[in-house]
Parts: sequence; C-alpha cells; structure tokens
Amino acid sequence: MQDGTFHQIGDVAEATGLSLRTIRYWEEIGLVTPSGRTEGGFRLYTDADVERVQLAKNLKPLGMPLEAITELLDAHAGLSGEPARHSDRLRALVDLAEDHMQELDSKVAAARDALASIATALRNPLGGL
Amino acid sequence: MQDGTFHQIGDVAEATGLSLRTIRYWEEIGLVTPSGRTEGGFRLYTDADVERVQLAKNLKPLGMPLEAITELLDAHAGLSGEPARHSDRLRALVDLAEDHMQELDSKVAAARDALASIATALRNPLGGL
DNA sequence: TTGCTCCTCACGTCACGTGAGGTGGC
DNA sequence: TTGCTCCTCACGTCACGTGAGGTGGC
Repeated sequence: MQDGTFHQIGDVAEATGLSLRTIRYWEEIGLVTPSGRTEGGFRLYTDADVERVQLAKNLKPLGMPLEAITELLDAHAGLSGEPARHSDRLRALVDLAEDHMQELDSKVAAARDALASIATALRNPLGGL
Repeated sequence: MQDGTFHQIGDVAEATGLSLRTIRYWEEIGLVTPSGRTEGGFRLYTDADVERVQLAKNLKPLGMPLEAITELLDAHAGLSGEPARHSDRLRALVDLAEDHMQELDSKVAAARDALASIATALRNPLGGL
C-alpha cells in the first residue's frame, strides 16, 4: 500500500506518458487525487495513486466519459473485504465497461476494413472496384 | 458514381448512425460536402457522398484529427487514373493511418487487460493481488 | 543564489450536443 | 393547410492544450 516514498507530478507524467495538464484535470474532476501535498503545495503521489492513473489511462480507449471511469475505479478501490453491496455496484459497472469493450472491438474491425479498402487503391489504382 | 437519386440528411444520419449535427459539422470543416442543395436549401447527398460519410465514420476510431481524415479521403478520391503525385501523397497518408492503427491495437490490448484485472476482483474479492 | 520543477488562473480548441426560431416539401 | 423534416445561428460541454505570471526545493 505505502512504502514511504512519494512521487511528484512530473514523475507520474513520465511514468504514464500523460501530460501534467491531464493529470491535474483528472484531479479537478475527482478521477485521481494525490494522497498528499508538500507545504509549498507540490502534489505527492503514492505508488497506489500512480497505479490508479495508469488504470484510468488504460481504460480511456473504451470511450466512456471520465465520470464513468471514476465510478468504476472507486468501486474497485472500495472492494477490500467489503460486503456484497459494493460488489453488486462493481459488477454493474464492469458489465457496462465490457459493453463498451465490445463496441470498441467492432469499431476497430470496421476501421481496419476501411483502411484496407483505401490502401487497396495503391495496388489497384483503377478508381472503382 | 451517380444513379440520379439523392438522399436527405436524415437518410444519411439513419444509414450511418451519425447525428444531423455531426454531419453538418463535417461539412463545416470540409470533411464531407453534399453534392447538391434544393432551392429551399435542403442538403442533397449522392450514394458516393454517403459512402464518404461512412468511410469517415469508420476511420474515426484511429484517433486522427478530422483534418487528417479529410486529407486521406481527398487523396483517395482523387486517385482515379491520376499520375504518380497523388499516389505518393496517398501512400504517405495511409502509412500515417496505419501507424495510428498500430497504436490503437496496443491501446485496446491494454484496455482489455485493465478491465480484466478489475473484473478479477469480483471472483477473488481479497483486495490485494 | 541559480535552475528546474512545480503552482494557479484563464483563455483557446476540437468535435460535437442542444435548444431557439424559422421555413421547405410531399 | 397540417406535419414532418429541414434550415441557420449560437451558446454549452467535455477533455484537455497553451501560455502568463509567480513560487518551491534540492
């Protein structure tokens, strides 16, 4: 959970490939909040915070609004030995995310086909079919 | 190319699953322009116009700005028996699109893994790993 | 003390969503 | 003539990008 070491926002940005602005915006909307701040106001992230940023980044392609990703990660984080209530909530959110995953898969397939049909024009420059 | 029949924007929206606003916006930025208008100002789309809308929609998941998709479709449309200039341009744009396709593939894989790791918590509600 | 990193506004941008008020077309 | 579909503004939204001006920390 905590090993005593903290990370600054620049470290998190480098580790995840996100911009500082994005990480700050995600805090603004409550998606990822740093566990601490220095006296001067510098954000301090634990390893768990960084993992949450990375999870959020990886889930983004699903195309859900960031608010939905926030709910999903909140439900996931609150599951440590909880009663069945949180589990039901999490299950519903995971189902929703899996629906988005299905849609994403078919969109990617359609994109691949579209790109292939355009690329075909390079080998067969006849205009029509 | 043309069969004499034209389609109104509502038909195009229903056929492609896009909103009227999206189709109008795409015209605003020069992505898809209807081939004609009625006297009263109603947009008229040919089958080729509709195909272009559908291609643009399918390419969207690649994550390129709409301006890049416009260039790609323009280069593709201008390839009917053209000299090698357009072919070079098209090749470069297709290469760029294929790069985006690669990135999309790895993003989807990461999203699938992330979602699976969250879903695992439902079968193994121990909090840790 | 000098850099480098961080901070908070705050306006700009992209790709639309969402009415408001009005007119075309079978 | 009545609906239904379309039209053009024009402001709102989401997820940031991009400076402006200022301060923290090794």
